[in-house]
Amino acid sequence: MIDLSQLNDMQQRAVEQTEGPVLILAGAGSGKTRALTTRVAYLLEKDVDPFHIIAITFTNKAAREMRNRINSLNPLGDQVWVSTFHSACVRILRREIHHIGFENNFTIYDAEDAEKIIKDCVKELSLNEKYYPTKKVMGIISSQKDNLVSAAQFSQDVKGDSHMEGTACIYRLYQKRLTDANALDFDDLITKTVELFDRCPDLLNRYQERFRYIMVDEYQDTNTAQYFLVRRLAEKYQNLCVVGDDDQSIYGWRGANIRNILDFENDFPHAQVIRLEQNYRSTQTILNAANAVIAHNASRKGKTLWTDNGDGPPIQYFKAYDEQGEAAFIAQTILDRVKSGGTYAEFAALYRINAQSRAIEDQFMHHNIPYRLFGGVRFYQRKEIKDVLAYLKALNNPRDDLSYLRIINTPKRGIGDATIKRIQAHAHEQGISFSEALRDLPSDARNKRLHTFWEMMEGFRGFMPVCSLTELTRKVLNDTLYLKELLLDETPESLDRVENIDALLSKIAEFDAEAELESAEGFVSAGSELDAFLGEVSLVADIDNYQEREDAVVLMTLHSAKGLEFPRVFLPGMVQGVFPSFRSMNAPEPEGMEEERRLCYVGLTRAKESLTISMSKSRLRNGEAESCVPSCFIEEIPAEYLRDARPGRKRQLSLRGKTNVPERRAMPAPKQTELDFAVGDWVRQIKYGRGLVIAIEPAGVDFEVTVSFEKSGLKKIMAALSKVKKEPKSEPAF
DNA sequence: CTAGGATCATCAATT
DNA sequence: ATGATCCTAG
Repeated sequence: MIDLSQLNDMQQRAVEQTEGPVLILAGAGSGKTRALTTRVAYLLEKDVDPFHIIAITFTNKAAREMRNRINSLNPLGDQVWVSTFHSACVRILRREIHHIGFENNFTIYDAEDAEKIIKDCVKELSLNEKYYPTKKVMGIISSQKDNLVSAAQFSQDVKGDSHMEGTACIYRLYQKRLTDANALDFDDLITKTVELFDRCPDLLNRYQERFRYIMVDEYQDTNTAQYFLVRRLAEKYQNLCVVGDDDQSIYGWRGANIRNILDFENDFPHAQVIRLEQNYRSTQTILNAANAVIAHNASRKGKTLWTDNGDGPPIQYFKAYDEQGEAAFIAQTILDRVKSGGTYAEFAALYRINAQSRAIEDQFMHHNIPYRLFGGVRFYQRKEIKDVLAYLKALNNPRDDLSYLRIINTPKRGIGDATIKRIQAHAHEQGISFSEALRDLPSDARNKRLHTFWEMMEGFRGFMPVCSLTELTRKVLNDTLYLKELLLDETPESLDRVENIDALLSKIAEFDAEAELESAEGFVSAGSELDAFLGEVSLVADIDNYQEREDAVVLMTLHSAKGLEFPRVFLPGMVQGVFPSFRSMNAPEPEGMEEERRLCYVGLTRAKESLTISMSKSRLRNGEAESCVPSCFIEEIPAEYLRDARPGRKRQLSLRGKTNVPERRAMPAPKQTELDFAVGDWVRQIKYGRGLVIAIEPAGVDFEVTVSFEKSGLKKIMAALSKVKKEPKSEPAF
């Protein structure tokens, strides 16, 4: 029997209101996951078949957590679908997509893959890449898909605007390329599922019957396509429970439509609205600050978080001279705390952009502070991993031209651009795929290498039904000589790559083991496993790999931190231009700034006990020092909750006056202790070219040098960071 | 024709 | 720092 007495009144209502549409407005830290998991357990207890319940979360990590918690309440929870929108759609499409003209072994293209195809399309249409930059075009196409606007519809919509008509042509061709390759991009995973239900009413009916109870977490971050999908599925039984917080909507740039949550009561007129405003996470001081900041936003439903956790300490505010100083302060604070019995894992530094991690990482390394970095180049984005996966993708879906193009000369086997163009032309003429074109080649001498490649791939394919995925991957790595090439090249990068491939192999082995456990025969062939494996790895997010058990400081972006909490939080880089970003500051509409403010709200509310915000008066932008002013969000926090932080004792000794400027060179000497040039020397820098050194000034671990460049004039840049090198010949070559 | 080196642009957040 | 593109040698 489930014990509801542990829940507050509002949480209890959320659990017990199982029928009809429900909107739960759940503030940060208000125990919504607890309410949701209890709600599922409650449904199960009321004899609702687990088969009829689906819960949709934002990340795989959240899904895993929710599943675990449900399972611990009721073992039947195992059979409830708990997954992200994307995984749920993949699961449905793997079964059903043949109804709308795709094959069920479709490939999923990530953003990088999609961009390559767009680029090709622009070229093929003889459009100027200057006017159609890949990223922009990709963004437009993606947002059309998010809004369920098809290529044909888009062409209609933009009639008369010749530039947009060009974009529409790219969209149409891009979509054709995907269809030909039997591939879907991330957006398609949603839109094709919607299309499937539109075109096959009986199928829709089947899934409506199946999912009689639907729950959607982080509803404020759903886009229009996801909204339609949910609406469709819930149409019949109306048992839709959405949970969200309009103040935490931070994915507008990705197509999330904040109206979905703001308009829920209009879309479902009989919806029950439940507010969770009691916060169990943070101190009252932190909540007061967060409430004050978010109150500056105009478009919100409005709510005020409160807690009975007590006031707690004030929010620390540290002003540093530069990013190194800011990072040094963070490092010192952590060391002090750990010395007096704390752990590293209590801490997280959450920043606006990934580039901000650099300074912090540097300091952490110097101080031997263990940390775990999220973001940057993700595991499944690395070149070597994508190479190996491209082999598997090509084997799984022979129509996947992009993967074939990636591997045909990787590792180098003497097949160059010209040859590839020849095959592509042939494929084009015949209207066949790249691999079919390879098969059709006449077997004369000049095609020898191509034949060898084709036969090797066929060999792998023959092996697939009788080997495990691990064995297949090993065979690919060996027979292609991919591993051998890496091992021969003994650079640190190659070593890294080998390690990553090892890690991939262990993941595959894990996957094998799980599949074997689930199957009756105890053996699962690579052929039958590939679909599931490739689908899964295409959808892993960085945050999905976060292990709380590890004793390390967490470094991640504010976006990744959504849904997480930490006892002690740092928010570094609170300066105008970084947070909020210049882009949203300069935009004419207020939406961008409001979203930045919500992001700030998310950041503040991650902290349980202590919160430290900081800024630096100077920071590097592309190697140039730039002076900074405090973020406007700092001024929005009432001064009574803030306290200027004192730097660590060590540095305090050297402080002049009462400023918080830390000693510039607080840390043990790094590699760059001196420069190999002096004032008056000629130097070279990769971006600016040749220049004459005017002045040199120590700055943290580096030197700030003033150089008069031949082309671009006077610049102040950091010597080591921007790789300023001495120019061997001191006379300009006139 | 291909491989490898030099040079140039880019860089917000992510399923 | 990374990828794309251009150039040159073999």
